[in-house]
Amino acid sequence: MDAQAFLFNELNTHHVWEGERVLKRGEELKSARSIDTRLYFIEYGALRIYFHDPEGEHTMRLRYSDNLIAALDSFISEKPTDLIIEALKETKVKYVEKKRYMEFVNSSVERVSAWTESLTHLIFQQLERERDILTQSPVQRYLRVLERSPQLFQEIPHKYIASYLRMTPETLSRLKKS
Amino acid sequence: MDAQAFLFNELNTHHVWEGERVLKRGEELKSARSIDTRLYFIEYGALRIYFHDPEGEHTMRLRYSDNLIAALDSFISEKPTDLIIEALKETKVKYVEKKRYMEFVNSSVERVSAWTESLTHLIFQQLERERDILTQSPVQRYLRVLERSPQLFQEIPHKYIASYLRMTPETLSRLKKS
DNA sequence: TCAAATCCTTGACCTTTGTCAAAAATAGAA
DNA sequence: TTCTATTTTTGACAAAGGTCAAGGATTTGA
Repeated sequence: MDAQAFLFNELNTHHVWEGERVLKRGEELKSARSIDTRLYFIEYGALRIYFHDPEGEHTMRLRYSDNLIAALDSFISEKPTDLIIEALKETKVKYVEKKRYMEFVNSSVERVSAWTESLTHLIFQQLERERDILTQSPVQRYLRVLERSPQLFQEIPHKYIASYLRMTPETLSRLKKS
Repeated sequence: MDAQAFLFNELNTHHVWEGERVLKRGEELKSARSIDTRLYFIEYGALRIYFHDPEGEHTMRLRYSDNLIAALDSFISEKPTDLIIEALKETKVKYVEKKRYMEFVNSSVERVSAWTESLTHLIFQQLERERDILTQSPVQRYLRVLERSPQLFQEIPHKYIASYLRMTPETLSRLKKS
């Protein structure tokens, strides 16, 4: 069992979750300029994290059932940030506040080291993500993510995947043909 | 004093560093397909971390004097990776192996929590980096990094900065005029 | 189940950025 | 300092991907 599974298991067996919420398609779990220091678990549905800039929208994360998600920048800094978390279909999450979560983690050395390992794993994933978007040709970006996360293409409307891959939906559509 | 400064201070006062090395311009500190689990401190000079793919080279990090650097993916996984660390001018580093470093960190609760905080900070920086390269127009990518790290443009040849900003040196040169 | 909304695809066109080549400027080494 | 290698700039051109618009397909929710 890896560190993340261990922590998740602990969160459940010790009833650490503080509440839950059901969102309709298009509803925002976190809006721009808000603080959100919750850690979420997606029971069903799908979410994306994105931000707006002068050029348009940029999708940073796409997550579906049985995964953890957080507005990481706000979770870390505990300040308002412009990331938006939006439901892409009807979605149910349960959540725990950072404060409670950290107290829970710090109450045992096994949990502390599992948390450290999770952070390390997250950094590793971020490096993969950096490579994904550094890759210059749209085809290669598409193929990298298709290989690593084929299920994504089952779960998420492709226009969001296109944004995640920094290309237009038209370009993605043309790639899929070939 | 922040977590990173605290750890750095501890590393020095407790003489944790295991060795040092001077590299000539163009020399590789880490080559492709090698393992490197060292943590480096740059005493003087400048380094870049990059990788090669079918499309060419992609620069992931640029670092100069008084900063820490590591081949993060190899440091974390302890496996061979294709990241290359190369000196951009004569550079002196001192280093400590992960094993010794982790023993050192784990020998005090203050250090463990400083290390956790450093990892968190690193994730935060990675999110900034993700936004830097998601930004679609070359001008905006240039301006974001120029504002956040103006010193970079003093320290590092611009062709590497161009690669870091995922554009050609020609494009960067044209941006600087306007 | 059906209507409406959303999403995906396709084509024509245009803009932006990359490529290549050469000259100018700068930095490095002897 | 001077010579050489490297980097930066500039221009002409090519090509990749974006934009816009419309039609078809799929999904959603009443």
